[in-house]
Amino acid sequence: MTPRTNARILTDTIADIFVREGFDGTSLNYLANQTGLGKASLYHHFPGGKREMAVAVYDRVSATFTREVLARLAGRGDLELRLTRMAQALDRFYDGGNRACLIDVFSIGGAREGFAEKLSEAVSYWVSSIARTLCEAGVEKATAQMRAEDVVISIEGALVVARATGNTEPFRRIIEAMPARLLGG
Amino acid sequence: MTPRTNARILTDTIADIFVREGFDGTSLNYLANQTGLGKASLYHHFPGGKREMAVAVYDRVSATFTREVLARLAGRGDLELRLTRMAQALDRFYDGGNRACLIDVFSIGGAREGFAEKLSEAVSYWVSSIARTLCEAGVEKATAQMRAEDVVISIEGALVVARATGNTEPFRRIIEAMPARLLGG
DNA sequence: GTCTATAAGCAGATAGAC
DNA sequence: GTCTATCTGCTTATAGAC
Repeated sequence: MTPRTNARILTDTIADIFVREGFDGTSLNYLANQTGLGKASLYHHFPGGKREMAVAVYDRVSATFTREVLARLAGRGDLELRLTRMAQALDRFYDGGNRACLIDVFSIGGAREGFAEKLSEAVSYWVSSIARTLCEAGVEKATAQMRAEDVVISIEGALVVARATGNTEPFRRIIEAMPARLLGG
Repeated sequence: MTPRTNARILTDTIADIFVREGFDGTSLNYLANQTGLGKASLYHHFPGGKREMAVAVYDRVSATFTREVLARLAGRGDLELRLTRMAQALDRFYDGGNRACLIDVFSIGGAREGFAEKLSEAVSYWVSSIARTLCEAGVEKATAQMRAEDVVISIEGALVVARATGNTEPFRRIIEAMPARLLGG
């Protein structure tokens, strides 16, 4: 039993490392040490090597984001409640500002090749998911797009600042202010 | 003549590479190819190797930022004019959104060790430089700090989004809106 | 100040036993 | 599915000639 569960735990462990160390900063030796597996065992799970591991990590993180964060936008309740729930989900997803975003990390160095399109689509999908929700609640299209863009930008920026300073307070402030900003406060 | 100038050109070339490839993604072979020097020649200029090159790059970029961007805040003219000049200087410094920020890049992977403190100070210095300027113009201290933080966050975020999507329009929008945001618009 | 040559070690990746 | 052992090439770094 639970073969898929073990695969998921393995991918999560690898994801943590890619997120902290970046693609180029992550070595197979380190992955082997941290997962408790030998390098050859990692290749059993990911025949394509480091690159395939990164793809598996990206796909898993991306799926989690859609399910845990973006799905809140389409939930029940009025607009403000759904935006607040998305904000709370973002706080959990990024571990209160302590976890980097793969969109940032994988857009640097050797990971770009092969991820460029996926990263671009991820940003667009995130922005347009928010914008669509605002539109459906009556916000004018261009305004909704701009607010959504601003909010995504502020999240990414707050994560950079948190990582550089070790201070997650600005991130939490951004999260808290997010619903009001999207509503045009 | 111009030994220092050549050293600066060399450091600028290396800086471009670190900014694009990250610390871990930058190899000495690549640096040698791009600078037109042999690896041994690079060690002549930077006996401490890759690490010393990164420090030289950071110090140079940091000095340029202080001189070209932050100095605009202390210039002549009323507050709005100085903020607009800072925004224009930021646009140039980040090449209209096409150039990554070292605060972002060096906070990932192997560069963190040895740069953590510098990066933290860089963010603090940037934020407090803006906040001080607002305070001197009569803005309440906590408000000034928050607005400055928000603006720095939005710049970092817009650079991430630009890098991930290849679209620099959000960055330019953030730059343009910056003076009004700081003035409380 | 630049070069060629080279060292020593680590990178990603594979073979084959169990 | 995991392991040990190994391969090849690239990594950082140095020695020493010019």
